[in-house]
Parts: sequence; C-alpha cells; structure tokens
Amino acid sequence: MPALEPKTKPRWERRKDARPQELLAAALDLFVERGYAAARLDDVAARAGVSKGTLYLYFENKEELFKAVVRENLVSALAEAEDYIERSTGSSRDLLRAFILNWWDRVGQTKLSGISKLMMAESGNFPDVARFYHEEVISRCNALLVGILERGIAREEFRAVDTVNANLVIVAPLVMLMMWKHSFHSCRLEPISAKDYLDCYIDLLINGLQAKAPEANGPQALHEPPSNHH
Amino acid sequence: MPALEPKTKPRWERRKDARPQELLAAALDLFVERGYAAARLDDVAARAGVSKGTLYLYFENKEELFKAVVRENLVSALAEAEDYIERSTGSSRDLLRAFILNWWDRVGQTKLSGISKLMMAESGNFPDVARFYHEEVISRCNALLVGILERGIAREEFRAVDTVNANLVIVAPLVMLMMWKHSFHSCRLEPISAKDYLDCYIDLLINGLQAKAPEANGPQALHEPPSNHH
DNA sequence: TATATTGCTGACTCGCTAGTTAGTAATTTT
DNA sequence: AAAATTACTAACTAGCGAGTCAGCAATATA
Repeated sequence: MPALEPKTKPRWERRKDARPQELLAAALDLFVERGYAAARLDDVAARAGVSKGTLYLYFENKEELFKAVVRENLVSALAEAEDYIERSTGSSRDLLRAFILNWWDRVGQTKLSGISKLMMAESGNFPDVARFYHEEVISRCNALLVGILERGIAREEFRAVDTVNANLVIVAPLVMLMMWKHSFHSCRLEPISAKDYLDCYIDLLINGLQAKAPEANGPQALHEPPSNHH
Repeated sequence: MPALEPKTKPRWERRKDARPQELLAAALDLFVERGYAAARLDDVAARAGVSKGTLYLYFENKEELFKAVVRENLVSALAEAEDYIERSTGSSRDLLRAFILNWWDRVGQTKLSGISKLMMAESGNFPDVARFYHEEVISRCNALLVGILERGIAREEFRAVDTVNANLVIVAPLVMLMMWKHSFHSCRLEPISAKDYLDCYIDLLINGLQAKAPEANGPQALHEPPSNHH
C-alpha cells in the first residue's frame, strides 16, 4: 500500500548522461537474445528502465542503435587486436594460436558472439547493416588473419597456401562455434565443449598449415605452446 | 481489351494433384530468398499461381510447409548419401573428398544451401523447427561424417583425432561457404570462388588429418583417455 | 442441360511493432 | 516560490502478415 511517499522516489529521474550506455547494454542483450528483426525496441527500452520514446531521443532508429552497439563493442575490440598483433614477435604458429584463443576470450565466449551470429543470419534482409558490418568488422578481421598467414609463409613456418581462401576456411570453425551457441545448442544431448572443440581445431589447423619439415615434426602438443605466451 | 473470351481461359483451374509440388517449389524459393520468418505466405502462394487460401488447403501452417520443404529436398538427399557411403570401398581419404565434393554438387551449390543457412540463422527463434531439423538433418549428417572419420582412423589412414569435435570442425567451412553465399556475398569486392575455396579447404584438411606415415607417434587415445582427461 | 461437388478465391480478423507526438513531471533558473 | 526548461512518458498511428471463411466458379455426375 503505497501511502503518499514523501519526497523520495519520483516516478522517474532525469539521467541524460547514463542513458546511452544503459540503452546500448540493453540493446546488446536483446539483439543477442532475439536477433535483429525480432528484437523489439519496446523491450530494449523496458530493460533499460525507460519508455520507448526515450530510446528515440538518443538513437535515430533501430538501425543506428544497432550500429552503435557494434561500434561500442566489436569495433573497439578489433582495434586492440590489431595493436596486439602489430607488436608481436614470436613464432607465427604461436601468434596464430594466441589470436584464436584471445578471440575466444574476448568475443566467442561472450555475448558478442551473438552479434556475429546475428549478422551471418540476417545480413541478407538488411543490406545497409550488412555493408556497415562488413566494412567495419569483417574485412578488418580478415585483413588481420591474412596478415598472420603471410607472415608465417614469409618466414617459411607455414606452407604456401592461398591466403585469402585459407583465411575464410580458418575463420569458419570459429564463426561456427559462435553460431552453435546461439542456434542448435539446446538440441544436442551432449553440448559442445568449447575447450575440446578449440583444441581439436587448433591441432588440425596447425598440422594442416605445417611447413613440410619432413621428419621430427615435434610434439603436436595438445594445448600448450612449446614456447612462452600466457 | 478483353472482349468476352470464348470457352478458353477460365479464371482459374482445378489442379489438385499438381498443387503440392508447385507450392513446395515456391516455398523453397521464398524461404531461401527471405528466410523463415520473413518469407510471406502470400508471396509463396502468388509464386505458385494460387491464392493464400489454397496454400492452407494443402499445408496446415507455415511450420508444416517448411518441414515439408525440408523433407522433400534435404532428407531425401541425405538418404542417398548414406547409401553411397555404405557401399564405398576405396581409401578414406578419397571417400572424404568425394563426400565433400558430392555435398557441394547436391546441396552447397544449389538453392538448398539457403535452407541450411536459414536454419543456422533462425533456429533460435523457432525451437520446434530447430528440433525437427536437428533430428532429421543435422544429427544424421554428423553421424555420416563421424563414420568416415572412424573408418579412416581404424584403417590408420587418419590420425586419431577426437571424432565428435573434428566432425564439427570439418563441417564448419562447408556450412560457412553456404552461408557466405546467402549473407555477405554482395559486400565482397571479389566474390568467393567456391572451387578455390574448396581446393584450399580440402588441401588443409587432408594434410591436417594425415596419419604420420613413419613409425609409432605415441598414439593419443582414440576417444577417451583412460586416465584423466585434460 | 441441370444438379451436385469441391478446388479455389479474396476480403476479412487479429495481433504485433517501428516510429510519432502531445503532454507531464523532474529539474534548473530566476 | 514561481517561471522556464527539458528529459521523459504513454497513448497513438500506420502498416504488415499469419491464419480464417463465406461464397463462387470450374469440374464431375446425372
């Protein structure tokens, strides 16, 4: 029985500064849970504790809201990865492994995987969003990996594969791992273990790329890189 | 100026027998073009040359229509593949290659790729359809590939990899190739060449699976390490 | 040709959601 | 404390698409 509460608790507060972040966080959640088309802006607003009208004060429309989510989360993470690779000095094999595992920590394992899945799923129906995402995320990510491959081939650590296609082939199992998490995961009796999956993948991949040092191709250690790295 | 046309051309014809196939074909087209949620039954009916009401005479609802499309196209193709593999006798390496190329001919290259893409994309929003597809298509397809891998390992043609995860890793680039075709294909300046992609993939894969010819390479356990698992 | 049958139509309901806006209440300014 | 400002709300619109159904017209039957 809410007898006339005193000055406390106004029906709502003005919080101009905090709204954008809160709305972005809520939007990320809902886009991941439902996909782009099926995410309702009413729900986004509700989860951020405001009404839909307020959402439109901060973001022009659904598409701009989505772009803002991508910029806030994925584009920034990519920039860091570019930095990291720039500065790396170890073997290409270790660099590749580190890139994959780091990607898993920062994206694959998190909600952000849902955004990648969403884009693969719905880009066909939203060409503008697709173009944006391809330019800002996909092509930059591809450039990164192609760079690693070229580095490895130049140093004769890797076989001379077709880097552009190899890039796509190599990324595929990573993208698929994210997609499983958001698609048929509930249908599998025994859910996919990301760790086992990645171990198996890295093992196959490193072996597949291996420059033919005929014999003595040392221990294909299951996970630990022979040298350093976290 | 349609002056009273004689007995020719009734406004519509009764064609009870032909309708289901025509509707299924139209539905396949539309599901592939737009996805499950976004495909309009009005459009399906129109493409089949009937009205929406007629569609509902032959199929209970959207979901059943979709299931019928899957059964008509994918499930039947799978059954043939199961047969083919059953009867094969050559090396596992060749069998694997043949399986991949045949898959590309029969599914990847065709409209049917759109169905696979659609399911990866939208299964999360349609759990019932997801369950159906997982049971009728995915798990059977996985069983097929795991079979090939086990065969190769038993004959010591392949390294003793974790077959369940390797299966997923191996399928990933194939599924991704289908997805590219229906997602960001229009964003790439130089579209993916399926032939080059598959060549590159098969090369990496066969190399990755290759059993070390020489001598005992301290074989990892087949499936379950008897003692501790990582 | 007349009558019965039924495959088919198209206009309808109902529910849902992006985007809009008139008005209200929390603040700030005076 | 009153007036001015503005962050925010809630109820609205416009439009779309799944599913329904009363009636009609193309056949089959007599």
